[in-house]
Amino acid sequence: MTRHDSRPLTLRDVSEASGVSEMTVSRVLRNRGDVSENTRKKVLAAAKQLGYVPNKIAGALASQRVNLVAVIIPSMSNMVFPEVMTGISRALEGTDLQPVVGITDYLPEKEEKVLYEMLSWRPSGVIIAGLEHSDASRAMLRAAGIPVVEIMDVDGMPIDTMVGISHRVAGEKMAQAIVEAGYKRIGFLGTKMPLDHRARKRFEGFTQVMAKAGIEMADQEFYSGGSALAKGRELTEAMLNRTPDIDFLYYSNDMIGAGGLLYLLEKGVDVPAQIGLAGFNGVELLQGLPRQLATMDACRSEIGRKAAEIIAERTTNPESDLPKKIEMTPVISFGDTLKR
Amino acid sequence: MTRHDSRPLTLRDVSEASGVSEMTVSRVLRNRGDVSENTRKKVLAAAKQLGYVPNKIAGALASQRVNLVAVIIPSMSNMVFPEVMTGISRALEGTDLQPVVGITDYLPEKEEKVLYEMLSWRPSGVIIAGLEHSDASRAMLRAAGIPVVEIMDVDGMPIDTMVGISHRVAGEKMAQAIVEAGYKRIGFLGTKMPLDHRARKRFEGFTQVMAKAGIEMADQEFYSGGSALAKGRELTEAMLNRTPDIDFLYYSNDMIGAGGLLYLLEKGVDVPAQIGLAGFNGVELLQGLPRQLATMDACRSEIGRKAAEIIAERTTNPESDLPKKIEMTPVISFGDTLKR
DNA sequence: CTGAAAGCGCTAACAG
DNA sequence: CTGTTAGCGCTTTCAG
Repeated sequence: MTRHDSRPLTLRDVSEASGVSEMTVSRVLRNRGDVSENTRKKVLAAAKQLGYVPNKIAGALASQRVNLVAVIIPSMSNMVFPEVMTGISRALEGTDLQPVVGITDYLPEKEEKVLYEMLSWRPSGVIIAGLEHSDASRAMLRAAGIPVVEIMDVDGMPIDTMVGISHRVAGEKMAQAIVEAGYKRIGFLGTKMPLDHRARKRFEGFTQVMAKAGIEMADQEFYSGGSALAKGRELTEAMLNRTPDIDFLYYSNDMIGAGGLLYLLEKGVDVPAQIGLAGFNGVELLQGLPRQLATMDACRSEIGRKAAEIIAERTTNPESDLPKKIEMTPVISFGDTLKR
Repeated sequence: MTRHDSRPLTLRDVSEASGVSEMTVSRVLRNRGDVSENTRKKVLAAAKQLGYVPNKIAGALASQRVNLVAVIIPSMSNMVFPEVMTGISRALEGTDLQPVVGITDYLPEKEEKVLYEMLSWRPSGVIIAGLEHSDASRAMLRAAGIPVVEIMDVDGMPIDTMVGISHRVAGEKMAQAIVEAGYKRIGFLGTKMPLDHRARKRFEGFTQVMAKAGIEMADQEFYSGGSALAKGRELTEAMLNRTPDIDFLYYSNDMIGAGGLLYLLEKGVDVPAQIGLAGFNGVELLQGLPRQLATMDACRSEIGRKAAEIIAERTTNPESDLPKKIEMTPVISFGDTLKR
């Protein structure tokens, strides 16, 4: 017997079909409380037979519990955030929490909008990229009364908890390695992104160490949009034409670094003797390149995992007092493009 | 005056703070119905002052309307689905609908689970990759009583509507071009993915045309996991060692194709005279390569856009009768790796 | 233009 | 182990 109206099924339908009270049906479907094996089977059979899918909207309203974790990140198109997501998903797999993603495109206003939208679903927690947010966003986050983990960056004050690396230190370390390798004429290539605070912090740490070593940036070049690999080529070519005595190129991400590397190899430049190169992120893609680009791992999946674990712990055990700051340590991999 | 309990704010709080009935507050916050400019201002001020964020759970339950579109895709880590997502987001921007993503990892059981999970939130529509689903999944989709758009593939029967390209035809077209270019000893390299039906359909179309031309596949090689670019190198090397007289390599995706291309160029192979190459997808990344890989655009963002438009149209106008099948036509770009 | 009453479909909290 | 009774916070509907 099939239903002929298309009204979605409710618990009541299952209750009637199985001859068991709504309450007990609910218990069976959620594996809560003791139910006799007999009625359990009856209910499950009826539910399956009808094709019943519970209504979480109603359940969430009644129980005041929503097993969703809002994850708010700037972008999905570079390699970095997908990997963070992987870490989050994996960490949440054992729990009954589910990640829901919102994208901000590095725009504070959009972040605010997305945040508002997500918070209106009353999630169990928020994982959000970065430490820089509009006042309104901070207020919402604080008022939400749920665990908030800010990720990727630890150079600043968290609203609640932060998990990440110090991009300032990352920039410093790379600068250190480059100085020690003896490079002198250094060019910087990166995205034209006033709102990418982490790239900015790396750049600041980098130039500061350089300055201490008495080295001033020889040249810089910025881009926006387009295929990063192609842009890497273009930027590199442009810079070498303008400043031919460059002996090191520091890229703000691995993708443009890879483009630069391919370009230089084609030109027959001796890497790293004539020109050294380094990127940032440690993306998997690099492994297919003819030469390994020097880079620095940003601990992406590690950060995702840890952030999710914190939300999970706080959700099950709100009293547990966890550290407000968890800092990972990025490590340089020298590859074949940075002398040691 | 600040509240000292951390109970989330409700409409009632705004109502009391503004001295306006809950109902009217609700009207103001949703821009529904006529409200005098005066009370509107009072309400808005109170809401903002308190930092009220509406509870969509309650709203959705009361109105029986959820402005969410479930998007179910196999993966986010290759370049293809992020671009579909971009198309969807853009198309939904004008509407009040919001995409929510679920990932299946190409696993039918996981697809079933994710689908169940999403449907329990009673979304306004579903966009799901592929035409192959478990019986249970099909049943759920049919029973949901909401618009369902299956995307990426049109070789099969849709549950409701399908938007995509024919992967069979895509394989055929590429085979045609390769045959016409005069290549004879052809190798296939792809993912070891019995569950990637679209790759399988391309392969079938490809071999069929080859067979008609009296050409049998000279060799094949499959991989799984790892960096696709690196895998492309390895597979290519392995195949050339085993079958040195190969004169064309057909890759099931651009990423491994790019790896193969880089490998061959390093080896000094004359591409495309000595060995021709082709991939599939038309990913942006290719533009940064030293040579343009022949490929075929899969119309990814176009498909996402169209699918979202259909959901939007059906949501606002349930009566509108739209075609059940929308087929896009993929076009070969010959690049520099396929003779013409 | 504004308000009061009655649920939406489920679950918490009690009773048995 | 099972059922009953009240809501969860909003919106629909119907009166003013």
